[in-house]
Amino acid sequence: MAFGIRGCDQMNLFADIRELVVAELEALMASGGLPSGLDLAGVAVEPPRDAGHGEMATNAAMVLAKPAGMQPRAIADALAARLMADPRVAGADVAGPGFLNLRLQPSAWQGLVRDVLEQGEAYGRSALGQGRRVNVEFVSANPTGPMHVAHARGAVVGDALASLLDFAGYAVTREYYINDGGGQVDVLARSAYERYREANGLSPEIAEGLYPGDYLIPVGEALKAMHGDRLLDMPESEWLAEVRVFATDMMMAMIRHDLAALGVEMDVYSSEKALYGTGQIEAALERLKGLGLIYTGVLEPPKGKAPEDWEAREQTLFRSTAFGDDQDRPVQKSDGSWTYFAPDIAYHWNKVERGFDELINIFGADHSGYVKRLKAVVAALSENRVSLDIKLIQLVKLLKGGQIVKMSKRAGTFVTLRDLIDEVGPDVVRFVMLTRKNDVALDFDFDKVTEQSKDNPVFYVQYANARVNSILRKAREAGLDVSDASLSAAHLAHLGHEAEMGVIRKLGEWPRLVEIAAKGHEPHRVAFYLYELASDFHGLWNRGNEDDSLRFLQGDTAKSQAKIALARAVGVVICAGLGILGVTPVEEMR
RNA sequence: GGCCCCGUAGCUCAGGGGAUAGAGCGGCCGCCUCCUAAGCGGCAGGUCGAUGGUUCGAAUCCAUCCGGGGUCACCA
Repeated sequence: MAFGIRGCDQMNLFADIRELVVAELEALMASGGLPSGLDLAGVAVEPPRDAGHGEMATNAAMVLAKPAGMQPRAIADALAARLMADPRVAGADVAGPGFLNLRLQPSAWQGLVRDVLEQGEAYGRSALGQGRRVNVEFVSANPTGPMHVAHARGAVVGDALASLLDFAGYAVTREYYINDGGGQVDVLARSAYERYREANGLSPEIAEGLYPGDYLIPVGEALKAMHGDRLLDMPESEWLAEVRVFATDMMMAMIRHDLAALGVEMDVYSSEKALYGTGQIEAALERLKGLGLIYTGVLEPPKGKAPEDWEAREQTLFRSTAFGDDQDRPVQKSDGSWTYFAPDIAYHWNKVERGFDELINIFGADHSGYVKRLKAVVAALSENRVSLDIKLIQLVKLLKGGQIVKMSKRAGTFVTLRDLIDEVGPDVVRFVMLTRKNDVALDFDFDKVTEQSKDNPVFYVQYANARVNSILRKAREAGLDVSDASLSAAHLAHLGHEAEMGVIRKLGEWPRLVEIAAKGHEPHRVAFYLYELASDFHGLWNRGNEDDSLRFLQGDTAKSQAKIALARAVGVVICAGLGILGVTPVEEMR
């Protein structure tokens, strides 16, 4: 994979060496060593899978062999000779089918440690995004109840993705779309009204279809505090609108509180309801109509098993079949009112109009059927200027005592996000939710994550950071100056053992990892990287048990400072990575 | 039936054109007079669901099929 876009002052050793390789290839083209005009986009400089293959590898010779009409070996040899002239390069060997394996001078790697200390947690930041404006819409849970575990995963993934993109140089907006315009908020209002009756000493009638959860009791009480018994004798038509607003506001306050407990802070809350009556829906549809994508028609009966009460209706439809959808989609119900899709069209038009370059939506997997029509809308309305990526979050299976915890909102037995946070803490919730790709179902085993055992990757990474801090603490007690300024001035040539170099190389991969994860919208890669870095560090730590020269605290001050500099650099990157994931770095674990 | 996701070690999962496919758990064998053993090292364990195709090169891309899950009219 190639990484063409580079920041100007960001430190990224892999990118630097790739630039060197490209420059030398261009020089070869200019001097006739290679045919001119070759496309170098496919040239990559990557960490080899096997450390025995050197420290960096480039596929240049293999990629260019065919277009250049040359043997890979000939290209690799010519390139190797030129690369060796660079002071950073210590070795360049042709291997395998044409890989050019590079070794760098130890000083290049040692310098990387200094860079990490000088840049601190900014190390790994990228200019990849070039300030492009990205809107990440996530959570968007209906304002009808508290957040539960299924929402939590979307919240964590969205928030971490937003942080990741920020780290990679995008201008990010976190946004929540409040579905407060549909029938479900009427149901909420009726449910709250029953709790209001209850608060006034009457027995509530929670009919089938209403929300039975206890969380509405305080809403009923608050309604009583505000209205006394004034609403009791009114017909629904008179109290519904008012109770609806009141209850949705309280639900949103609760959701914001839940999000805050998880460490999620939105920049923008957009309201579905606020789109009605403003002409925005009509304007967006008019624009689509101008593109020939809106028409009046009758849908075919659904394929497969047809619902018994299906009947043909004439509706206003969006021609999503023109974008690969299997059916055109209604924007208006047969009674003329809008479907949920209509305000969503307006909402996405609104996002386009606000000037975002990229849109990302985090949806539950049950919305998979919604993806094509929404992408179609954004493509059409923005004339393909704005991209829309929809990440579907698969289910979270909660396990407790080896049993699956069944959740039913209707039965009121769902596990809330708050329950989860109270039991295991926000850090564990966040990290565990990020240890899986978004499109794979996730088992959240209560027992394992509360055990704080090594089954739990959160503690493994935290422990590495705690060990770093332990070293710093001991060093300070011994009277050493371990400020970053002092450590970055350390004589880093004392670092050189293979176990140490392995850790440094892993640190060198961080900027590259950030860019890969950001490009793919894959925050889970950060979690896995941190685990690997922690693993390398734990390994180095234990080498100190058998080989005194690999301990971080040495009898010699200069040596100690060099070793501590490495440990501190590990801590810096762990903290930066955990920062992206929204997990608190723990300084001490006992 | 259409669409989406998944299928990699006994289990849970990374890797998603590149070299001998990795980790954790579980199993077996080792490592604390010494910076935190919540840790580390080693061994055993694989037709990367199947078959074709593209490619110098496929676990990775394409096609078809087989399993598993999700979803599918005026709900949101």
